[in-house]
Amino acid sequence: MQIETIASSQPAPDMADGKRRLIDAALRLAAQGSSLSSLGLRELGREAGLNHNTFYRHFSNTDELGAAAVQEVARDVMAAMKDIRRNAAKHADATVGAAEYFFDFVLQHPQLFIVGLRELHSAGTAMRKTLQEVIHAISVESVEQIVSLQLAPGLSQEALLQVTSAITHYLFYRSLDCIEQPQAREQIVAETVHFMRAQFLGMGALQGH
Amino acid sequence: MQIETIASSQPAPDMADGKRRLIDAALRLAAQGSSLSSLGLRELGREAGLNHNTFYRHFSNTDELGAAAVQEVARDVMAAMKDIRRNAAKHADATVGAAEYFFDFVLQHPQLFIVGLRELHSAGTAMRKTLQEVIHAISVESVEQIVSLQLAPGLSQEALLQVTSAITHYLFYRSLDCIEQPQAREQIVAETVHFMRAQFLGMGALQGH
DNA sequence: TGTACATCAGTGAACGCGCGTTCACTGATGTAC
DNA sequence: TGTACATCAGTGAACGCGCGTTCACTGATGTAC
Repeated sequence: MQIETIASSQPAPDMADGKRRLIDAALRLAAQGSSLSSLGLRELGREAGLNHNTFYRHFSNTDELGAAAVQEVARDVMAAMKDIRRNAAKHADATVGAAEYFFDFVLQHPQLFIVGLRELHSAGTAMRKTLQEVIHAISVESVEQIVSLQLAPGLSQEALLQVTSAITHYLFYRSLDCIEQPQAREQIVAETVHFMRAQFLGMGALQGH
Repeated sequence: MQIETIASSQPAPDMADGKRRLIDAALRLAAQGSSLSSLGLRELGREAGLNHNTFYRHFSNTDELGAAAVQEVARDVMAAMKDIRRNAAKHADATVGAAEYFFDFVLQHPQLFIVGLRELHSAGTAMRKTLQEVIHAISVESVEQIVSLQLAPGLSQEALLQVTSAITHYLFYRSLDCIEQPQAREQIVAETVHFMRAQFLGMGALQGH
């Protein structure tokens, strides 16, 4: 199934060990319970296996750690989508390839999506803004690839951006379904492919008039 | 613009005053900051203008209050969607009508969507389950209406349910955009109408083969 | 090569504060007879 | 109609605990000369 290995989350090694462990702890705690913005500093220290004051060596408050954690989610997801697009393009049907590789990655890195989706839908936060920019960037890069490979010759770039935005959002919210019911993966992939095709066909038909 | 007034959130009056005020306080606090699951009981008492112990007269813990608050969101949104569908059907173009009435309601009751969307995307919580059921129920009711009014004669009920599910999700996530940038309302309505038409046309084309 | 000093991640004790929870109380409303 | 009692929402004091934050300390690594 997998043509090439997909982005592993190996972060820059130029980061202090304690900082790494605190960010990992934040993602773990946020994935299994409360939101990034309500993490406690002693709770983080415990989860990271560090004295609670080590926190202050790397961050001045929990919001700062939350921002760092979201940045990491953003970076990892962007990198993964790049790989997914590259692999999907080699597939006989790019829509099927994209769906398959995407949900593979989701099941390998559920934390990113559990945390990312909640923060993406937390109105009025800096984290939401960061993740909205991620979705926009992914949509734009998708348009660029579709244009350069001439996969949808009938559509303008504006129409394509609406299509890829809708698809990117669809992929992301379906990621939670896939994580919560991995046995429904095939069904979800099929519906996703259906959705993508309907979007391309429907936009083509609309633009035809 | 508005044909009939849309569901106001007048809850059952058979509820103790303090309970009402606590639920309202919970929705207000959740809308302007942290999630329903991380509300403090003294914070709630303060916001509701009550002694902090009054809380225990109505709930045994904050999770119970959170559940009650989400139930109210669910009830209000379901009722509103019913009105929106009814009004949209009278409109010359039902897709335009649905989009217009929907975003009208969103801007009148932003709290419901700010709270609802965050909880809908909090993986693994009872609140998410409740709100997923709401979205499913809305999608099913939409299919029933479309079938009874014969608005999409070319589509099977299965295909229609995929279309209405995708549209319902689309409406909900766009609601946050509309709340955060009300000046972009027209643009959002236009894109939403575009999305809905593309879905119907695209699914029709897919089913044609 | 060796010595002295600076930097920095991590530690542990101590603080004051707000939290959830308990308890005994009040005052209003409803009900029995 | 009046009296006695039960129910229930709301109050205020008190508790012990975990929290965020501060401070002084340790030990390792890097750098100057």
